[in-house]
Amino acid sequence: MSEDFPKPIVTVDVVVLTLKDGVLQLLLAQRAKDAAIAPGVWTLPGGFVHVDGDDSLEDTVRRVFRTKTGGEVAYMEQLCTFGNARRDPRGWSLSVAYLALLPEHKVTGLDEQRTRWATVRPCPDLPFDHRAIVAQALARVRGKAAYSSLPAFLLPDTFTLPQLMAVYEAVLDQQLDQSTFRRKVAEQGMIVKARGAHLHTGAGRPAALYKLSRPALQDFGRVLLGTRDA
Amino acid sequence: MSEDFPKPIVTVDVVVLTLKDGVLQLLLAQRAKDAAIAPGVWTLPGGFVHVDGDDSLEDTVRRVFRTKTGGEVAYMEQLCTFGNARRDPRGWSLSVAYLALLPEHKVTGLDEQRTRWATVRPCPDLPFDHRAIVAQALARVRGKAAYSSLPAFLLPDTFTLPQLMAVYEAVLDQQLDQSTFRRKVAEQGMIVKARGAHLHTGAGRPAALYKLSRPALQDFGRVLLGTRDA
DNA sequence: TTATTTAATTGCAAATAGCAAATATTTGCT
DNA sequence: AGCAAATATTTGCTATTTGCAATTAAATAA
Repeated sequence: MSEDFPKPIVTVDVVVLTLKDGVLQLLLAQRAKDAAIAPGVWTLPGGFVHVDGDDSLEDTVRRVFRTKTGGEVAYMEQLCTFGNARRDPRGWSLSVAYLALLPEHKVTGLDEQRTRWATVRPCPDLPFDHRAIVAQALARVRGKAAYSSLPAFLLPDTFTLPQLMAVYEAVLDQQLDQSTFRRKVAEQGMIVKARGAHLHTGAGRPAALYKLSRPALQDFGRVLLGTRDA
Repeated sequence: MSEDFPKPIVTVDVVVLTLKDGVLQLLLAQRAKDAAIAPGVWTLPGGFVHVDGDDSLEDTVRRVFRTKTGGEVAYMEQLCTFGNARRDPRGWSLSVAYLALLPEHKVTGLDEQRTRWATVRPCPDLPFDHRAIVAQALARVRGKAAYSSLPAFLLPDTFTLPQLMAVYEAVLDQQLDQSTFRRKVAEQGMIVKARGAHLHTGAGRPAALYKLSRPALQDFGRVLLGTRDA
């Protein structure tokens, strides 16, 4: 079997989400003015796999992210792969899409000229199949929010229960019931009290500080939260 | 930006599952005796993306599947993509893994010499990262079984409720409670009565025939089935 | 006819979820 | 200091859902 088959173009695209002003936002990057296609257009941050430099796809993602933002993500997972003959005018192209989460306070050193944040609901117009990728990312995040600790990766290492509930609500795009939320979060052993004082936010009783009981994603068998009808 | 980057090798690998003898089984294909690497070894069916012939990744999967088995799958979804510099001695390689389901009675025209079925629990030894791919496939199938109609794609178009419950049990590797199962399946409107006589299996009351209420995968918000402890 | 086998339904106790109200602990105002 | 307002946290109750076992239904086999 010959190894001289013509090969597809291989890239990664990253859906970077953060919580800004209480809503989910999406990182966009502006393509180079002299790019072969879509010059100057705002798209998902992405780039070619460098066979000679990147050890793995995750390496490519980290390099792309570092190049655009100078930082590291808090959480990353693979989303899906789009590959066909039509998505890129340069020829058969394949893109592996990743989802990355990042708490807002860790966003530093953004190149203000070449990157910007956009809301995900509604999602801005994006070229190629990037809207479909964002839709996949939202579906994934929403799905996992129902039975895992995923939304917590949009918060600082320590956080309060009202903050935690607010991220879940932002991600699920749905009101939750507080007493049920607390009950279930406690049942699952998702969080533990953090050392340090309670958080004074201004008025009202200060909230206790918590942190994740495990640093990695926790999957719970059952649905974490019920809806609130009223 | 030059398009003359060296590019990774791009392949697809397919985890084809069916229900044989009441348990989940996995299709293996034997590599060519004169293959550059791992000649004659049993692996997941797979192959290169043909830039000149395949319109999309799904096309590649269908072609690979047709080549090995002569048939079509009942259900197919993308699993995940493995890509790094180490998984293939020929160089940086990327494989998009797919999951495919097929009811046993639709398995026809297998090349007996070059393909065979193997149980998934335990999973046979497989080269490359194929065991990891199978593990992903099992996790996916099991996860989706809890809240979708996915296991039904391992059955004929019409089936009985005891048959349906048996596939769910085989996929989940867990006993279910029949009254809860029936209640929830009915609640979700997953199935409707099929035309035709009841199914006589020999002894006992004959079971009514049903079919999926929709031909595509149905996702339910809630967990479809509780465990049975006793 | 009657025992046996498998399918399908029913009834009920225990667990869980959703809702509303009460209680706790702070800040800001007078 | 004392009280209102704001936010956090807990508690109690009802309705729903779940898990389990028992019952009923419809066939075959002897």
